[in-house]
Amino acid sequence: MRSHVEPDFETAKNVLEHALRRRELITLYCECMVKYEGRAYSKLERGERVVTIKQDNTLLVHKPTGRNPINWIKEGASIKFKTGDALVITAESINPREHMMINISKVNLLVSAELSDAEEVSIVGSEADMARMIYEKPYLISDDFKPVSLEEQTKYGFIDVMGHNGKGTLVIIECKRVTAGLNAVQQLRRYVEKIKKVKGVKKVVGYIAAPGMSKNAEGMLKDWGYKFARVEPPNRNIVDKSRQQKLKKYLKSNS
Amino acid sequence: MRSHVEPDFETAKNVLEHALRRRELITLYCECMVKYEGRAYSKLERGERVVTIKQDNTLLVHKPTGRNPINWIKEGASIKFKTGDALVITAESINPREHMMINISKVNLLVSAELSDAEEVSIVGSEADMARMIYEKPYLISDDFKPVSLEEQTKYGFIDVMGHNGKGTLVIIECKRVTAGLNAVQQLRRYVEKIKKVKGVKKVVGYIAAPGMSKNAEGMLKDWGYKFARVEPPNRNIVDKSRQQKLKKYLKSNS
DNA sequence: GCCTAGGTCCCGTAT
DNA sequence: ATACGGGGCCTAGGC
Repeated sequence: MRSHVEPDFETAKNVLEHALRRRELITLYCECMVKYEGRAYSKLERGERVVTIKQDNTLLVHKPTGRNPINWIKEGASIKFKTGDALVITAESINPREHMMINISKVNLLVSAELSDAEEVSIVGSEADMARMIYEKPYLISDDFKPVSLEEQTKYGFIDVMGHNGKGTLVIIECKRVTAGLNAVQQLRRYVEKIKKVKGVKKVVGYIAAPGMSKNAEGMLKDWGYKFARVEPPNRNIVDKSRQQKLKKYLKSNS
Repeated sequence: MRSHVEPDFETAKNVLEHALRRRELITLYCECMVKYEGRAYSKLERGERVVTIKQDNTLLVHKPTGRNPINWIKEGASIKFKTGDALVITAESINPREHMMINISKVNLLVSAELSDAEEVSIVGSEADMARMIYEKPYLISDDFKPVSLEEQTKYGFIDVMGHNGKGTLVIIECKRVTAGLNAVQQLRRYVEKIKKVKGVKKVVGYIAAPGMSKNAEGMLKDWGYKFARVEPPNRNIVDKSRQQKLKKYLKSNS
């Protein structure tokens, strides 16, 4: 754990190089200007930001607000430091071919440490979980649905749940964990058309399984003769509702 | 600029509350466990991470590697701190309704500062820039293309560039700044079909303008009778190529 | 508020 | 390597 308050450029450069070599996670509070070129070109004029260099050489520039970095280079970049009138960080990557330059006019704080974290996050509530739920509870779609395959890469495309209706008609289901839009219907359409063509059958039943659909998507669904089954993704919004009511009031009174 | 190395929980809580009230940007190097529930449910077991609270109450948990936060709550959350066996941070938001809990067993470092940054990033090379370029240089599509409208929300959909061929036939163009896939073709198809229906015309020329197309997308494009125009987005990949060759060698020799 | 579509999307997975 | 699709996507722009 190293912490340097307002180091001069030369000190900062030495500390940064040392930390980078030891694969430490670096955080820099600084005043900087950023240029990026690669998949696009961008320029960010001077301002105070937080620059992070992660242990895989991911480089992030964060503004004081917002979820996403305003500038970044993905893992595996080649990172270098120079001093002069300013402290300059350059990051370069191939694939995608891109380059970033951070011109730092003032280092307010520089900290670094090696973090140890072997854990992976476990998430419940994905589209895959939803498909699994439907596979196990086919009545969520209809009384006669008999699922056969799950999340399978077929030559017709990647189909969430596939089965039949007990009378020889194929049924395919496209799941969406949120309101289904035009895209979802077109995805379904692509799979249905392809399967019809390849199998040489006339009728295939297509379903969108989702908590809801947009109005236009619903129209398109009807135009193409597909069906909708209202299905909530598993484990969504289990946040206590009464607590949320209180929060709503609290945020209102504090705004 | 405040910096605290290995503060006890009570100190950390006081500093955090003070910093939060003053809308400072907070960075915490710590050992923690994270639970999230809302749009899904997730759990992340104990490990060393960096927790960031931004000046708009965005909350980020970063692992030592990777571009994206492993857990987060978007801006405007209600954030609270508690102490006991651990230092516990809770964040709660409505819309989307979600809740996060960070159980911190060790605080390695706590820093905070108020950042001032009024600048917005300027980016060149977006799809909109590409559409504008085509509008100004219609010969990039074909010799007879006459553009009329640009990036317009029509009742047929949001159409990048629309025009005609000088002989009364409508031409619509869907731009993609990267290799166009199946989705792009289906988007184009949606617009063309809609415009045919609403205008009651038989022929509308549809173009994909992109640096390239995937094989399947190309097949679908032909099936539907649309066309492809190879167009590079403006200001892409201006990174020096010779420098990149050197970098390639360097990264190879260091791996 | 919903809907639509882009993004320097990122990211995993399958071919 | 490319390609395809999900994501707790995020974010901006219309309506």
